[in-house]
Amino acid sequence: MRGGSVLPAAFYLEGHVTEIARALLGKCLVTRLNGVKTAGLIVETEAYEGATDRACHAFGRRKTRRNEAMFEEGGRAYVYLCYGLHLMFNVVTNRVGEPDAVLIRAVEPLEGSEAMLARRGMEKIQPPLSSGPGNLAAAMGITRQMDKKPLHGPDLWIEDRGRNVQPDEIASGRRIGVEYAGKDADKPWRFWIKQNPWVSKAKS
DNA sequence: CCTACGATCTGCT
DNA sequence: GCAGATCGTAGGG
Repeated sequence: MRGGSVLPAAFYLEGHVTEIARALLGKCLVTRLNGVKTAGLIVETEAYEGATDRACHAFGRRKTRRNEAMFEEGGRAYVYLCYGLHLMFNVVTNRVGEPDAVLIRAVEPLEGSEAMLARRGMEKIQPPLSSGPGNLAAAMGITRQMDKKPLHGPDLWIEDRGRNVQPDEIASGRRIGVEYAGKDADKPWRFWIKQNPWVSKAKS
């Protein structure tokens, strides 16, 4: 399978985090760990804005040891452990000191599905494999060591393989699991590719 | 030091 | 629908 072009640094620096969250749909997340390459098409994202968004770990630009990565220049990973079990993979955006990030919530496997299945202890290629933020991080082999790592390799990067997602293919809605954020929980900052079976199931 | 809880997932009822 | 798994982090004393 041929690779695409690695996203340029400017991709992560220009435009509001919600625009970047939309633009990431259709891009390809790639890891290459011990020679094993896995790649997935990004089909679901959520935007988090540090300055004003109560759902963001860096709300009010408050810096802690955990969220340091968000304060670095856009184009890096922010990886943290959630519920003591699941790693969450985020794409840091914006310039230094503006802690914005996009949570990647689901990918559609494109390459290395054997490795993904092994990492997940699964046998069949079906949506739970890489659908939902914890599941996709496990499938892609995301580790805490990747926190703060630039998204241009050698182990981890995002590339464009020419999948052009049109605006009318994108749906949006409330973010998942941020009820504690008061009225910010109502912001329609979750984005996904319509009809795509790899988009995670919204709980009701 | 101590405690509470979270950007989740799974399996069981 | 709901509880359990499982632990780093934040915040308070």
